Amino acid sequence: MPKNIKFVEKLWSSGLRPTRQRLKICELLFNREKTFHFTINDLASQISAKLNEKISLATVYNTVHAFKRKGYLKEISINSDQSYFDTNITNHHHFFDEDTNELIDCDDDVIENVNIKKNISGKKINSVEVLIKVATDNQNQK
Amino acid sequence: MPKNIKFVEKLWSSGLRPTRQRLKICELLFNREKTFHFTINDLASQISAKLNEKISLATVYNTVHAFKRKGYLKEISINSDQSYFDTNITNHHHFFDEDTNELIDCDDDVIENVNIKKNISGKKINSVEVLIKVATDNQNQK
DNA sequence: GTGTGTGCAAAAGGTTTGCAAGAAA
DNA sequence: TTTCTTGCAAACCTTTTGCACACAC
Repeated sequence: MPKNIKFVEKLWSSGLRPTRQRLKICELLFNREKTFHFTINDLASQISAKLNEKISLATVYNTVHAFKRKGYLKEISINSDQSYFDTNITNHHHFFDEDTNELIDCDDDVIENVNIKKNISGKKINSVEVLIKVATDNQNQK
Repeated sequence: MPKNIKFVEKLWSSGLRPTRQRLKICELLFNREKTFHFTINDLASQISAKLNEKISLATVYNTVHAFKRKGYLKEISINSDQSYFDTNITNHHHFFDEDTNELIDCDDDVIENVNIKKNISGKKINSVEVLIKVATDNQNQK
């Protein structure tokens, strides 16, 4: 399985043992053309749907957090009852569709660079995230 | 108690009965010079600390959600285990101090208007929120 | 063999809900 | 008296934890 070799190396290089579960999750997350936005629940559903095996929820949580810590995933700031993750780890912003609870990447031509002209003294800026909440147009009440 | 009259009217005008609990929470939230950022927990703590009475947690949740629905409070998008609310309902952005888990309003001179040049077709933009995560400068690991 | 990872079930923590009692109109 | 609100406890849901077993090295 040649495609897995790159994942073995990826995990290996970051000090994570390439276990069966982690490799499966890698395939699901990183064998994609498009960015993948997901909640743990989404991911667990896809695991049971696409993979013919089950991975314990605790392991899914462990793996996602390990991947986040290693910088392979980004957690998105949304006020929601669950956490959203993104396989696109570059600096970018999001639309959030309030009708479907779906995250959508902003292309570069949507927002100009957000320029922070002042910072809080003694602090360092770790990230700047823009979230654009949208919903269908034909209902005027928010 | 003259200061309460404005809250009675405020509630009244939005179809909420001015109950003792709601008025107390109004005082706590809206009798301030500065914006107040809080979690439900913060609010409940302040209720038991500053008021000599207790209000049931369920009522605090009810009230905060009612106030949010009426537009008296704004919920801030942060990925956190709890929800953050803001008494400043104007369009504005935030710093989030990752050391203290504190929200801080951005003044107008921090960010220029964020210009959204493209939108998703058929959707209406409900809000644009910028979140700037900061932390102390002297620790280089995130 | 040693240390790390997995899986299960239980626990935790924030939030919501059902319902009976109470307060406002 | 009718309707809305409160308060409590239980339920709910996501996330975390403890621990025994299994796997990677």
